[in-house]
Amino acid sequence: MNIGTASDRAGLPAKTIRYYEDIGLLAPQRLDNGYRDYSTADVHRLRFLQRSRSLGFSVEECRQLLSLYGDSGRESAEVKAIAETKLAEIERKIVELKGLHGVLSHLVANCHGDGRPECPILDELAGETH
Amino acid sequence: MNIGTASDRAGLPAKTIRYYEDIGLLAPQRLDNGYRDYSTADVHRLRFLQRSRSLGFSVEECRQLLSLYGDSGRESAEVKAIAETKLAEIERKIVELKGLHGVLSHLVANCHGDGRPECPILDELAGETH
DNA sequence: GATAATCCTTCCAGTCACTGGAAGGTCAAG
DNA sequence: CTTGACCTTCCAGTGACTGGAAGGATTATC
Repeated sequence: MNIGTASDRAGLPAKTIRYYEDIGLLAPQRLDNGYRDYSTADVHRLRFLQRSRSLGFSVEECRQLLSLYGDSGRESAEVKAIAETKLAEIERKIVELKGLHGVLSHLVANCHGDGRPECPILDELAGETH
Repeated sequence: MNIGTASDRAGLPAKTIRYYEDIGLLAPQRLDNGYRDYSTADVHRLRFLQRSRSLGFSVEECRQLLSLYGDSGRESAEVKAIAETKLAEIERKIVELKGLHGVLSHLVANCHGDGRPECPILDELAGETH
């Protein structure tokens, strides 16, 4: 199947699929006319990539997961460890964002936001208060 | 003051400060020997940048905020609007991350993580279940 | 059969916000 | 007077794509 069809099936832009090939994540067959020819197994790999990327795994992590995916002798402990590390990162990011949210919402609440120049948001950013 | 001192005072790497100059965020004086010479006002601007960047504003947003910062005729409504937009983005990101967290923690909980190859995490990523 | 629209190819450049490193000039201490 | 820390510029790389140009292949329409 052509890249356009594979793109539709995998939910990834053709550009991204070619990029994944560039960096060695998959290598479809080629037809006589030079077109890439994706098998259903290729599409599975692409869907795998789409899902794991959207779950926040980096491309390098996806590469590891993908190699485990195709390895019937794999140990699930490896996969679980990668997922647990990623889970901890997500938790950390949520905490950070909540902190940002607290500071910013405080500032927004205290800014009258009218035509006057006084603005506690800028004061805070400048470090003039506290 | 030299860039090293400004770096310490602003809490930004010297590399980053030079980069900010490259993209036109500030332009310190130069000494006869070619060294950059930062005033305390420059350091204030740098601290402003450090704080607003760490609060999740993009460099372009920081540029806007910085121009309002130095503008005594500014209207705080502009600043408040930028901050509110950013606040909404942060909220959206938190929701997304919580969703990711839910999916991943479910998968981790269901993966026995021993030496056997069975692994619901990979099954999920492959789209084999559900 | 000609033509137009769509799809495919490769390659180069740009994004964002830095970061690393090389090559070389300047300055303060011992 | 040399060592080492600091400064300069410039070039290249990061991550994960994305945009676009130039050109070949295929498909649909007239």
